[in-house]
Amino acid sequence: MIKEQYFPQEIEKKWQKEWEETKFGKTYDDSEKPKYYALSMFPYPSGKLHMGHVRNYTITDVIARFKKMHGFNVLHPIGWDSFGLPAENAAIQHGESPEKWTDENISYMKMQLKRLGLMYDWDREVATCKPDYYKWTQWLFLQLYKKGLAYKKEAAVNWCDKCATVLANEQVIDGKCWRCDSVVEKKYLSQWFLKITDYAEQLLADIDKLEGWPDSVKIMQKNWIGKSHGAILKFKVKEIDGMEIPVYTTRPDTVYGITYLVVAPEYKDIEKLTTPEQKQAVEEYRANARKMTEIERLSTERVKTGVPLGTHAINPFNGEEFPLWTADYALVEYGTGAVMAVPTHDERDFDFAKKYNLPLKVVIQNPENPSECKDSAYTEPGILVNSGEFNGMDNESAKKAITEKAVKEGYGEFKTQYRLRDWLISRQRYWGAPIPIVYCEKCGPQPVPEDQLPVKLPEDVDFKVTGKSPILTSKTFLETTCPVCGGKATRETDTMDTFICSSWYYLRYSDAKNANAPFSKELVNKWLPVDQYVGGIEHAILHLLYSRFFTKALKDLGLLDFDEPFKNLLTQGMVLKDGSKMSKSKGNTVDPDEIFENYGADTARLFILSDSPPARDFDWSDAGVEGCYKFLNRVWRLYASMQENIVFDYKLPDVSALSKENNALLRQTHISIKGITSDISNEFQFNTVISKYREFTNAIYEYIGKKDSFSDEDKNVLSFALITLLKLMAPTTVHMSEALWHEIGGRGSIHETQWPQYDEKLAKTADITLVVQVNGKVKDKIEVDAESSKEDLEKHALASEKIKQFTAGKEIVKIIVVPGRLVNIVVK
RNA sequence: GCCCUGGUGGCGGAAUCGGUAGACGCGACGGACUUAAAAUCCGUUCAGGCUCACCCCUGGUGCCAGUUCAAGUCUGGCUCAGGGCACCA
Repeated sequence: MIKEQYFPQEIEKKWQKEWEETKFGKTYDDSEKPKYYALSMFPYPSGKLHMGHVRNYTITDVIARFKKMHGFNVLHPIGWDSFGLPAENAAIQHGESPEKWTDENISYMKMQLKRLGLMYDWDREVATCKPDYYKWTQWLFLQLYKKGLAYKKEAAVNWCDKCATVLANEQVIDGKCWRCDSVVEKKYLSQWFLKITDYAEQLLADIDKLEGWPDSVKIMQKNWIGKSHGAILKFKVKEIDGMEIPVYTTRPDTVYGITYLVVAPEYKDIEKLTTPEQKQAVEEYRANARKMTEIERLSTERVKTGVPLGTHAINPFNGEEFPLWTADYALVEYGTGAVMAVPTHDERDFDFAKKYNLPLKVVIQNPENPSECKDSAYTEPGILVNSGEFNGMDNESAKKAITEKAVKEGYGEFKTQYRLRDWLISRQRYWGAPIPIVYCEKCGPQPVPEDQLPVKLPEDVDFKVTGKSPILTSKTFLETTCPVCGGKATRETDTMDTFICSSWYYLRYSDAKNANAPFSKELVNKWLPVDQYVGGIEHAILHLLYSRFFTKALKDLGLLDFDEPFKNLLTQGMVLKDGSKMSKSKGNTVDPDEIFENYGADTARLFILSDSPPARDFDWSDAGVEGCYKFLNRVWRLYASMQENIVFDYKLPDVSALSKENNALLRQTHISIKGITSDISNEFQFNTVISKYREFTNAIYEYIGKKDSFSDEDKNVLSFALITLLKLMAPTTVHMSEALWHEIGGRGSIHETQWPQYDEKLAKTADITLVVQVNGKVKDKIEVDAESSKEDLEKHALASEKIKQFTAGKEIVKIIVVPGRLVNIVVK
């Protein structure tokens, strides 16, 4: 007997226990069914789930279950991105080890995930901070190292003093640390890098292959890679024999307009290029630039400063001489660190020239509207003037012609440039995967032999040290022996950026228990690429670009056979409350535990999917939760009150023989299957799916309301509707559907049944409302048979009394008939 | 400054290929049931007008034009909001 009242906690506990004991989410590699890999971005174990997690994992879970009911062998794993700074901070504050803190968080959050009813294959769970995982992170690093894709160099790095570590460019936001918000400084250190720039072209070109990705993410990645076409041009220095300054430009067509040349303050030859008279001023300027933090440099924005070096360069095209300057608007990391300045056709150069009274020379003109470039630079296309042999040429052709001349005469070349820079992965922190390198006095840096992996984190460390990595306080970690000569050696003490750990975890799930390799080639090729990846937009650049890079690099290493990891990507919106992002500091968070406690997981799942499409932001409302809870109660009562009328093995008579009500309910059932199936298939529009659950439920209630008693025919049609509704809701309200399924006589799990099929002919109503317009305005609505022909529709329309009023005495110019929808009569 | 996304009732949001704008829900209001409350059920709910005969008329999807028998949907221009990038030569 179905209880009269819905007790979510009771049924959820029961079924969660059942699923746990039977390992319901377990996936087998040897299934005959086609594979489907559904993946959520794995969480950082910060302590407790927040609503963003709930949203993310519910979306993926519904997709996974939907696919399972469609006969796929679904892989739906979860794990923990468990290295990172908060664990270390907790160690400093509470004296707990980062490992203990992390483990406690994982076990709590794991309990919450189970409470949410998520169908995971827990046998494939991974945690990046465990030696059996980071062993392979280290191993992969070594493969990249051997391929020349990991290297060390002295570099000006972004330094966060509070975190006492280096940050990648991607982790500096508005000149501040992405994690702790403190101001980032420049510091020179020897650091490990991954050569992501080797893959710039591939990463860019393959974006076009990503048909299942949102355009916004693709464009962000394109901009980040930042490809441009141009030329390298070399300028001789008048005062110094044999000295040349190469510049990168996208505007070789403007070379005749150069009036000065700028090098970055950090330019390598800057001291040589400075005359004794200018030495002091240049030194001061450079010292100042060095001191300046990123944020100060940004805050000076468009006010450009610089000092002349005293020397001059010669334009090889026309022999003109112009002065050399240094200015911090030239960036040492981009291009060659030197810029040819054409103030008439570049806004930055224009501002600078105006400030320092440098000459202007127009070389590109719009023939219809020639400009003197007195007030602003002209950066649009035009015709070349004052440009010697190139006069009269359009500037696009001139780019090519001028570069060709430079190539021929030996002072230039074509050049493609990228903004993307190599990935700085060194972190002076404890809680990360140690970089598996040792330094021998005799043999230099050496990779740790693979049979000695993992290089484990030491436990004898003092977390309270400041200004250096806690790892340096270990007495056991540092000293080791050289794998080549057996002599004394010291270990690398930097750990890897956690983004490395998360750049390959989705591969590990395919073979999570493998003790001999990060994954077997066979299994990784079987399961990957991920069919549907779901996560927050905040990872649009960092994580997704790094993962793409890893996949491509590992393919080149022969470890796998595909070159893109994520076939389809869904970037879910944020969870807001009262219009702003949920955050502890704002005090507008909602604790998932409270929702589970008060309403149950099914209500939480239903609500988090209900109000907005997944890609948009979701505004949390307590009233909305209440509404979903009421709806589930309503559904429960429906089954409780109809239990005795449900025929589990129902048989449907032919439609033509059905009563009007039964005909309508049967059709409504097919309409619901069709609508819900297509809403999920098309961009996962769960908000409309849930509307359709409600519409279907309302229709069933309406049907029941008309009946005093139920005939056999009624019971069969009603049973078809009720069993179908239960299945359609199963991926969303996983516990309630399972519980009711068993109450009405279902065998096995409802989650292993087949998704309902609809009959196209029956997935529409028997009658339609025909809209009749006159001159495009609705004038009448008529109920007609859905199968009516065009001619019949036209007849119906013209026969309408209302329509006659509007057409009387007027000439009918034409009649447009849209079958199944409307008739529009055009009159004059 | 550049790039992306979006603008529909009091609110969240629906609306295949251009074809009834406002599905579904929240909130609000009115009613039924009840000694009462909760729960539940029924009804109303874009704006303005008309008669309040609850029938009908007019306007309406950020703004201004255009294409079309027909525009929330297509085209051009503008505007506002959110996000991303930001001296990349």
